[in-house]
Amino acid sequence: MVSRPPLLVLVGPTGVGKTAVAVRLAREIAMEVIGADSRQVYRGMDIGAGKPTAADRAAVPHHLIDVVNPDERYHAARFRADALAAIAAVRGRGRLPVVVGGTGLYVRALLRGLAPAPPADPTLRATLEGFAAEHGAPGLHARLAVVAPAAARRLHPNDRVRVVRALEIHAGAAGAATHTGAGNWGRPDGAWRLVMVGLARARPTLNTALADRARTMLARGMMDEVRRLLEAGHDPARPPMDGIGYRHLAQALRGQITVEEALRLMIRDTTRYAKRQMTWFQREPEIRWLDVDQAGGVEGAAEAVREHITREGLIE
RNA sequence: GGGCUGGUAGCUCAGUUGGUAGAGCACAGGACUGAAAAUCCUGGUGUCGGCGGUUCAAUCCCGUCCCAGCCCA
Repeated sequence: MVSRPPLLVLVGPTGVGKTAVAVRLAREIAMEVIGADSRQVYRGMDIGAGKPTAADRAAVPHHLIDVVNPDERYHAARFRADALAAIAAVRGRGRLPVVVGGTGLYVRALLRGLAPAPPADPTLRATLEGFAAEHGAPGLHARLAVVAPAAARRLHPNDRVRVVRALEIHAGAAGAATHTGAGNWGRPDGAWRLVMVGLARARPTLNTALADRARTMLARGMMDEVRRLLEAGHDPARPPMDGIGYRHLAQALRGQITVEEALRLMIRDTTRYAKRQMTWFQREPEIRWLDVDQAGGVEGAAEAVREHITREGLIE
């Protein structure tokens, strides 16, 4: 019997040093990185999305970064398909595939799979959003309760995004009958020898670092990046321009708030986001957690990861 | 020095005919299946400026002191 292929997954909150640890790790072992980041897939969103630098990407090949233009839609199902293909390609080159990212949904979709379901229908979504705007989100939820009571019970009436999606699934022809929906994640895919490592830092330490990082992004020209994206016609109210920092700086460019205020909100929302990421990863039982500072910074953390995956038999 | 106004949650403030208090923001926790850096849920964290008095009971009424702002000297 052929042994299952190895897969390392490196997760953690934004700004914790995932890329730095991966790049350091790549000095020791033959590997390639598959990004699991819902914003780094967009071209032209470099500084604010915290993409790996040109030097990082020269040091170790990165996949699933810069794969679509900002006016295209990217989503979890597409990520899963792209990531599976990338992982297979890396294996084909005899290297260790290392998934590195902070988007919990994408990582889970890759490892546990997604229920079959119809794709997004922009026209239907617009119609449903219009209904919600007129009758309120609970009004839309009432419609869902009629056609899909189980889904309605699971979703809060105010959760507009998920209620719209549930109605969209129901409207899809065959998908509705078989869709098992949220809260029904399967076991992690047994096709790999999987090792998951979570990088973390103490909350106050991480928050300080995130504030510094936001200031650095501004100093490195993030404002120009946002201006370019707006001039290219990208809607600041829609993904991916609704991301942290991008939406705030877009408001500043329109004169609605000062740059100082935009920075304050950017830092506030980044730290909130980091907390949501931790909430997500905390309930992945396979993750072995590693405190970057206790491990001795990037070098120490990379060494700890290397020792761990050696013990687990991912590498010799 | 005198007068007026204010002092209640981390911030801005509301409130109680006297029965130890509540909004927004901030903050904390959680959920999450083709939007996920999105979207949503839950939680009030307090010497009601200090000290005395009246009262069964004071954040509220009285006295006094402290602090801040404005006005008059």
